[in-house]
Amino acid sequence: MEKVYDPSKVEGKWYPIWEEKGYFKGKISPEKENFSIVMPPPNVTGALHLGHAIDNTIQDILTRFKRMQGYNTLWLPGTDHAGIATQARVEEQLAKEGTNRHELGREKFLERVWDWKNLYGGRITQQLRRLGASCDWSRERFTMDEGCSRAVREVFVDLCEKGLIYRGNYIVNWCPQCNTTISDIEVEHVERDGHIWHLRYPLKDSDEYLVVATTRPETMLGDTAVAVHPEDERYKHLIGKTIILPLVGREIPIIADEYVDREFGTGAVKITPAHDPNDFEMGLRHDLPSVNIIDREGNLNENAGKYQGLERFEARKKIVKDLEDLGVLLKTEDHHHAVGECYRCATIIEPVVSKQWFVKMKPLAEPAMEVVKNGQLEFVPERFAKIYSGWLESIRDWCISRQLWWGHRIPVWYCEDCGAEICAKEDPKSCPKCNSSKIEQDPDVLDTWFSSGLWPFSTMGWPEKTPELEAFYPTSVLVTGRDIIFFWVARMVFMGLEFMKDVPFRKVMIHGLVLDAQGRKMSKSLGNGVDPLEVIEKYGADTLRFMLITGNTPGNDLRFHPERLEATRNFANKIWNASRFVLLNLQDYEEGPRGELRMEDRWILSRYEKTVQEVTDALEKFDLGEGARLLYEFIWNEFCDWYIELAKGRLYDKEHPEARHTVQSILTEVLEGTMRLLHPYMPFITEEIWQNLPGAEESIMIQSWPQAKGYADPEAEKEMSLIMDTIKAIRNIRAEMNVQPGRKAEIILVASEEESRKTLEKGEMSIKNLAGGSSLDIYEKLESKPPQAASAVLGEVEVYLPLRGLLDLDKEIARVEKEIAQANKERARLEGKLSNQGFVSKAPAEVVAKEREKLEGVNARIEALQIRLAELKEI
RNA sequence: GGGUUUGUAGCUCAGCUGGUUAGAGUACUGCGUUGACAUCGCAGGGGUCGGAGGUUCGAGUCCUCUCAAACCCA
Repeated sequence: MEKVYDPSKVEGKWYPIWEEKGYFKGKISPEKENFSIVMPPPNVTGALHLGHAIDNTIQDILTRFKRMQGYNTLWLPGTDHAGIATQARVEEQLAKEGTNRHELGREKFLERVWDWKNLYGGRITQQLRRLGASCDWSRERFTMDEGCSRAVREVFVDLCEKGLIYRGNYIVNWCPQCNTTISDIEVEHVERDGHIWHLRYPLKDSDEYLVVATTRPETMLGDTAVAVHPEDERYKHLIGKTIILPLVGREIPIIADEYVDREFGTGAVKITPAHDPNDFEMGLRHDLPSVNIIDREGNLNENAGKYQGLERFEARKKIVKDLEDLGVLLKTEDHHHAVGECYRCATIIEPVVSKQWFVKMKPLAEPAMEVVKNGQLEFVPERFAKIYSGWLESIRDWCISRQLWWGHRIPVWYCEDCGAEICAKEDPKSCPKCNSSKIEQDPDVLDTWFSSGLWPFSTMGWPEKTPELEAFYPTSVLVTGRDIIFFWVARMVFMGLEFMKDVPFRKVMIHGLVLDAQGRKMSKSLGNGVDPLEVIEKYGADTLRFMLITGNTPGNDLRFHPERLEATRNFANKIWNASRFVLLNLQDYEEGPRGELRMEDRWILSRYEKTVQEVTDALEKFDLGEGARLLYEFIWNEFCDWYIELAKGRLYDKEHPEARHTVQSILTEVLEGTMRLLHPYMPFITEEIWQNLPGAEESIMIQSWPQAKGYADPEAEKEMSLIMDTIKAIRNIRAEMNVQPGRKAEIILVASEEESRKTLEKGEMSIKNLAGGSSLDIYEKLESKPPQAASAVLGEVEVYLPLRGLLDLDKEIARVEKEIAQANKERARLEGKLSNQGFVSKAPAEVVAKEREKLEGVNARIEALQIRLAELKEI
């Protein structure tokens, strides 16, 4: 084994073996319990980023854990066709070739997209392999594959028949850049600096006028009313009157509506039903006409009169200028407000009225809220349930049609002759109503999330009744980032409830985002992204995984600090070297019954068992960071720092081969078990070490999860803590007195209690070895204190190090005084507590007894220290 | 405007249902290289837990208010 662990030599080796051997395959066997996860499908266009890395690491840990626990495990991977993103990629490509999709035509264009998908779509799945993801690639799916497409068709038609899908004129979010509608949640609200313009609208047949305030003056061309609050005294008398719209000359009414915010601007707002969602609603309430003035490219259309053809923001400038010239513009104020942008291209979205397909949300949202209330669906951490429910409570209908070509085409045909709308599972050849063959399919495709919403069951073969669905639906847990609770989680839940009559997953584990070191989101525009593959190259996948899992609390965001990678890599190296030590000492080892166990053996077994239990508990609770922390501490602070050091004495003792054998056996068992516990977190290094262990067969990933074996040993733990404290005290003295590390020293221990004396006697070897002792003497009482000795007091145990010429008396006096001062503080604290009647009478007896015991200890310590101090001063 | 989260050592973070002298990593200081590891070992300094008030025998841990930051929704 190499002295320094090199992940690049190990990680590439194991993954193909695991995959070839079929360890990832989800097997169905009725006698075992099932555990399943469906992977949130990354976009086919995507490259692995840290968000994927953390998400899939969590899933992999859970999957590997459950697999080792003996479950039938299925982790089902796949990719998402990502309508807008993928289409945009191919369009970019076409643009470079000097053409575009319209020139190419729909069919040819789709061929190009499929070509592109086949060429690049596998990239991210290869990258997931680098991460170590143990998902079942034999069941890999794609949202546009045949099965998923069939599920989409089935669901659409079914919802149509139930009246839950309808087509209607409605205000939608239009992205002039992507040239499609986007749903409400795909709009990002970004704070921007803008202005409020105050415009003077003259009243008809009057000298009066009304001042309206607006952030979008250009939309005045489409105004069909001005609204005020019905209770607003300033304007009450104007309600019902008519205004003449400047520039346009249109006569529009002044209406009253509760929605108007009296505080905002002047309290009078212009109403443009065609280009503002709130105005649209108001238009419906008041039966206002809707005048569309902006076209699909974001330019003003024929309804804009002389402004036709101008880009919307150019038009704004021009119109403001003209209004100013007309004296209509009274005032311009600076204003900071949130503007809706397209989540994909950051273009300011344009609300427009158009005919789109919608899913009626009310009837679907209610059961989706219910399952959280009644506990069928649980969020981890719980608080995310609120966010989920809150969103569903105020949900609007979901616009599902997209003006794209890449995606699931809406399965609706229109008959040219009789005007029938045909919604069908199979493509119709002719109109079922009038038999006309002049039918044409709706050109639009469905929102990508429509198909993702079916993912938990479409990937398992629905609408067929498959053994997969039988065994693995509902899935055990969904692991995803908190940014797509609305986009995806909620939609899977209502789709699952509607079509499978059960939740798609029992639990939803939400994790935070990976931020950069300054706490900013990683983004292309900031250029602060970190490529997980580069990290893997440099530090190894195990290190990346472990680092992403530790250092934060479930659900919270994680800042990415490169230094933490180094710390984790050092941990991997520590594991490697501890294993190397064990393996180097196992050359002559043969399995067989152990000899007598010493207290350190019993201690490490006890600590190991505790770790097994705690790590298991943590994983069951989805507290992966806690489990990782426990393993880190056990491996480094207990196994390496103490047990291995304690083991060396017997290991190198040629005189007693049976003692050596016992230690070998303990080292093997603990290392082996610890590697199993660590395997879900660090699959590669643990496999490599496992394969070097005696008796290793197959792979660590199919071994059983460690169980408690009755190693718990409180007595050994108590005894060892005295031994360790004694060693630490001696080391402390040596360091303070500047004793050369190589120099052995005599050690004298005094323990008045027999129990302690016995423990110290048992630990004699350990103390000598680890504290640099040349000799060790243990007394019940010392008649005369050793001269020129440095000392320490631990409870009733006193430690003396006769240092002869090395003792610096002043230093030693100062040291003892410092200890006395500390002990006095502690005594004061304890006395205060115990003299408090409230505490003594109300606190549990155990707690009080414990404090009493502590006080006694401190008192004894102070007494011993004071005697010691007096002695020192006499010298 | 509503909501969520965060504020603990120089930095990054743990601290579960209130009860050890508040922990770790990193950084820092001193010492150390004969056989697991200098990506290491040993020892050490450093915080009273954003602020104020309250509940309690007892609060970093519960409640109220307050300040600051981040995010989500409107």
